[in-house]
Amino acid sequence: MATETTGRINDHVAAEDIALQGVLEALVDPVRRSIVRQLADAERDIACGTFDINVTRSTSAHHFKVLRRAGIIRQHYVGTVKLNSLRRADLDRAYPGLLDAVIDAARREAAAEPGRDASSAQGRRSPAVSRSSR
Amino acid sequence: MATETTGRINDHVAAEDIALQGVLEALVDPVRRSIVRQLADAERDIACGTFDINVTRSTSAHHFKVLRRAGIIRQHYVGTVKLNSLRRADLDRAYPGLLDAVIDAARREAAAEPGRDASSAQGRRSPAVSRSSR
DNA sequence: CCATTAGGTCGATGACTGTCAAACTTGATA
DNA sequence: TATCAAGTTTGACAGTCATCGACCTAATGG
Repeated sequence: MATETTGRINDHVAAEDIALQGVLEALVDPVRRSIVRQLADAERDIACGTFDINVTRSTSAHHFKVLRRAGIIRQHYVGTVKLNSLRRADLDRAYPGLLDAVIDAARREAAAEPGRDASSAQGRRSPAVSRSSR
Repeated sequence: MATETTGRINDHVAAEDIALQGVLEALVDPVRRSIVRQLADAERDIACGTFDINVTRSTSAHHFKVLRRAGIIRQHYVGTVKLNSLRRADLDRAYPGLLDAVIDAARREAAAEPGRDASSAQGRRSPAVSRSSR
């Protein structure tokens, strides 16, 4: 068989359990907001490894877990590749206009900032850049 | 003279300098989100001391400072009283739909949670509740 | 002038979180 | 089977932040 979903389940939250606090906490991080924007612009499932974010794989895994547990993305495996999609309908029903507003804002943010990668947009947050040596 | 604004200036941010990161960071805190909601529901300037939030005056001052520096509220003194208002127009122009979406979500959040004060809504964040004795 | 009222500032503190490296798991492939 | 590729998990670390108490400032009113 070719593109069949394998096992390895994820703890997806039910649509009615999506909490505002969790959604905002997820979207406040620039890296995660960039992931959401790229997902919204693609309108096709994207593998975790092909996002334009400047962090290590372990940090990436952390961000995707936060987004999934907040109810913002849905994930499923195809072979060793994990594909991501936005839970647009669920979010629009729970918090109408919120996702669109943030995505629109993030788009303009990304367009205005010519920073070559997504995570460098807007400075603030993500203090790890200050880790000089070591 | 009666209701005239006194000195004591505040560092209000220019409308074009309102940053998405700052706005989201401000709105991610339940106490601040409650302040914004109460302000949106009142449609009249409210004094800092008359908000329904369960924190000390110093913590309250901190939250109002964050909101002001994010560009979400405008403040001005009248005597010793500091009045607050939402910067609706500025925010709507900078990030259309964002404030409304968050306020709507916060309203339903507050309506669903019968918690007698605002800061107890939604659990998460605000870990200070765990400070038992001392 | 003194008390009161409204609020701000200043550390200190505890909790959370974003980051990384290292070691591990799982499916595909040579 | 051995290897590789894609992600995950764990532990450590450093930075940020909400919170408080204590003290200070400014305007008002007796």
